[in-house]
Amino acid sequence: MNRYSKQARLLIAIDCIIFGFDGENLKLLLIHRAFEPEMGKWSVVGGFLQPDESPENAAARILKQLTGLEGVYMEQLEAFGNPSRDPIERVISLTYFALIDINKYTEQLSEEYRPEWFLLKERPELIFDHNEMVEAALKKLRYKAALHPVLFELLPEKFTLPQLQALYTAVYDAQFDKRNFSRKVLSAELLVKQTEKDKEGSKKGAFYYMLDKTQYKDKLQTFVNFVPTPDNFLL
Amino acid sequence: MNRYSKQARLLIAIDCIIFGFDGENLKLLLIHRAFEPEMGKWSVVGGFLQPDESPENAAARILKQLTGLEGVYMEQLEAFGNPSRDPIERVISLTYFALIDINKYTEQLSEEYRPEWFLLKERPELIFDHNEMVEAALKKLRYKAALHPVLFELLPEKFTLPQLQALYTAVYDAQFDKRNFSRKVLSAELLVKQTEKDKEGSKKGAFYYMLDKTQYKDKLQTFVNFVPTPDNFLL
DNA sequence: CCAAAAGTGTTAATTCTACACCCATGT
DNA sequence: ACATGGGTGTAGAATTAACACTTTTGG
Repeated sequence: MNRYSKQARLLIAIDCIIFGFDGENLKLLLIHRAFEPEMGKWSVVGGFLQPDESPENAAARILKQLTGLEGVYMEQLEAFGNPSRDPIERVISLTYFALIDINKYTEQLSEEYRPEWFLLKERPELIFDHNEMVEAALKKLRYKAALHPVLFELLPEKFTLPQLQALYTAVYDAQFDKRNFSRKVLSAELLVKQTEKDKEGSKKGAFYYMLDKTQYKDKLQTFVNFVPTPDNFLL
Repeated sequence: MNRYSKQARLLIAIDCIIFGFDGENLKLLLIHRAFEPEMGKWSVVGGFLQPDESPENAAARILKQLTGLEGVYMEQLEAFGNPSRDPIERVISLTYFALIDINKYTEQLSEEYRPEWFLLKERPELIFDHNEMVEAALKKLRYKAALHPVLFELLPEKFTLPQLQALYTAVYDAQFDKRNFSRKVLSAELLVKQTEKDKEGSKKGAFYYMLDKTQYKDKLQTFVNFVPTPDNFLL
């Protein structure tokens, strides 16, 4: 007995929704689709699952091909499997979202894909059901980040509290009280204050913080409370 | 242009982890696998995705075939795609979990599958990676139910507060204070008190409640707070 | 010296937890 | 009448939200 006869076999795509943060706004890394149909149109990064690789590895491979980055925070999102989602042939798409430090992304010369960062709010129309995928990714990111400390993945190793607050402001499109925010964040005991300051953003300068790596892995599983009344962010 | 040539096509399985509640314990509906390999061994309910059906429809179909039930609460879980998870041939499994009212499940005569309910805690070894699937489903159920009112799906239309509390006790394997529990649950304004009592459980009898359906759909998206310190339930 | 952003504390309101007694009824 | 499980209230603790002034320094 060698195969399950009589059953249909389908193509599996892996699609990655890649988020970044420019200090002010959430961004999305999009590519030009490299083959027909819809060649040249904007699309999320993706590729086909190879016969011998796990979906996680495939997602990591695809991300690395485009950005050169490894060890990136990724999370499985959802399977999109509407039979007519791809007009050429049925494809099941397994989606992932990735959070990357936008500064680590050194312009890839990918002639083939001509990737570009877009403001999330100003992203172009995407092919197929990729708009839905982005919506789902954003929703899940908000949900996840309201409960767990994952947004740090979007910042450089050293960052300031004002930067962090700007990030939360961008993700939730909401204002945070500076005093309450810093108190909550620091009370999680995840951050280590550095002695240097960032002088870019202001004359006075803001202290850098770094993640306490030992704590971080444990507390990834922990509920955080940086975002008040998460109710708002669930719809 | 008709197909994406050169790419491998794979089998897609849909597997459902079915939960029930017997008034005291969480249960799992398992079947005997009906074909080789591992024929006769215990397994989660599943089937292959057909060429023209969406994964959601496939999951509903498979659930209906086994239980006769429709309109059941289901949620997509995770894609399992380890290349060697099935020894015969590579299969990508899209998993769902389902919450059913165990009373609505009238013994199916499925000769083929010989399904049985198991106490979650006393479930047998399952084939392939189905043990992992069950773990993931339980984890997600706990996570979800700590934040959203989904556990009602495991109860009959009319239920009492003691029943509901027993359900939470079973799901989280933790004790709840009766007074605090009922106050929290009722403050969500999801339940409508009935005039009749359930006299099964006690001499005094406990009032029945029903979901306020109008509220329910809205509030499914709402954070609930029935479970204290959800931290414990995330690992 | 002044504009611009960083940093910090207090109070009132709300929510949460812990805890114990009375009630209704079937036997 | 009593055993069994159902139902209810309160007080202290903890958490959260709202709010404004001082500090630093580059220009």
